[in-house]
Amino acid sequence: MSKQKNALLEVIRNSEGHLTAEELFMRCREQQVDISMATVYRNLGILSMEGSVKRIAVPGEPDRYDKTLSPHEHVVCDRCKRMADICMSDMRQMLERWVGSPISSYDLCVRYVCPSCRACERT
Amino acid sequence: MSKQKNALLEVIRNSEGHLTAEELFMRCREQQVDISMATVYRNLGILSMEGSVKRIAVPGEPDRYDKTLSPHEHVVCDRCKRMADICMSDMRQMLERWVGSPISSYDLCVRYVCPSCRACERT
DNA sequence: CTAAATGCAAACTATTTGCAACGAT
DNA sequence: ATCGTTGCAAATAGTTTGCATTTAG
Repeated sequence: MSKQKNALLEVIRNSEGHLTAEELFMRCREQQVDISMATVYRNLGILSMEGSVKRIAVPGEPDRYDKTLSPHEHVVCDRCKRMADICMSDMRQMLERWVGSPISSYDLCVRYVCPSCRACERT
Repeated sequence: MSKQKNALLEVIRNSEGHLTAEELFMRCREQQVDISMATVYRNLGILSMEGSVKRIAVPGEPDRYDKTLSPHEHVVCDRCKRMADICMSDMRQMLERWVGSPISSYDLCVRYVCPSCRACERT
């Protein structure tokens, strides 16, 4: 495993999760790791194919990369765009029951206004 | 309402739903409607903002546009990429209960192998 | 010495936008 | 004559890829 690929994985593992390729790139640089965007994307592709990290698609926004591999869902704040985890334990089961056949995966992204933005908003 | 915008809306309404901008463009052309991609996108933006059609985001694929305005979810086949509707009546309620605050929207996209592709697949 | 991994720049996909020309009132 | 709408082409955002070069075993 190359220095760059390893650095990337470590940055993801030591992060709060949910970082974009761009953010990961910058964090690697901050840690004096010599890396280019091409390598970031290339390795993110490999890492998520291997199953070492999880790619999260957010409609209308760049993909994010998550250290948490266990099945879980996400909420994104309409205002600050911050993402948080939620865990709806039996979502998959429920979807399969509804669809009526085995499912291979699902993306669920819930949009709301997070508590802290809601607090600021009250005028 | 311009000829182009109206044609676009009609094509969507007369379709099975779930068409991409590109597909809509081609269907308009087939009907001898003089239209450009810029106008397709421009009007799709307007129509979905007005609430006349619904924009569906599919991770890793172009957006699709739906004539069905009532809340519902989608399944996409891993093989043939065809999209179908499912209706999980109390999904929104359930999500709000889970998140613990009002939600503004959600995107749910379930991936599976559709019955007809499953049939072909058995060797 | 060889194979794997990198950086750069160009390509690509989906979509948006500036602007001049067009068309309907 | 005016204002909304168009088509074109260029711009944008995010991501991927070809290729020559570098790196590690």
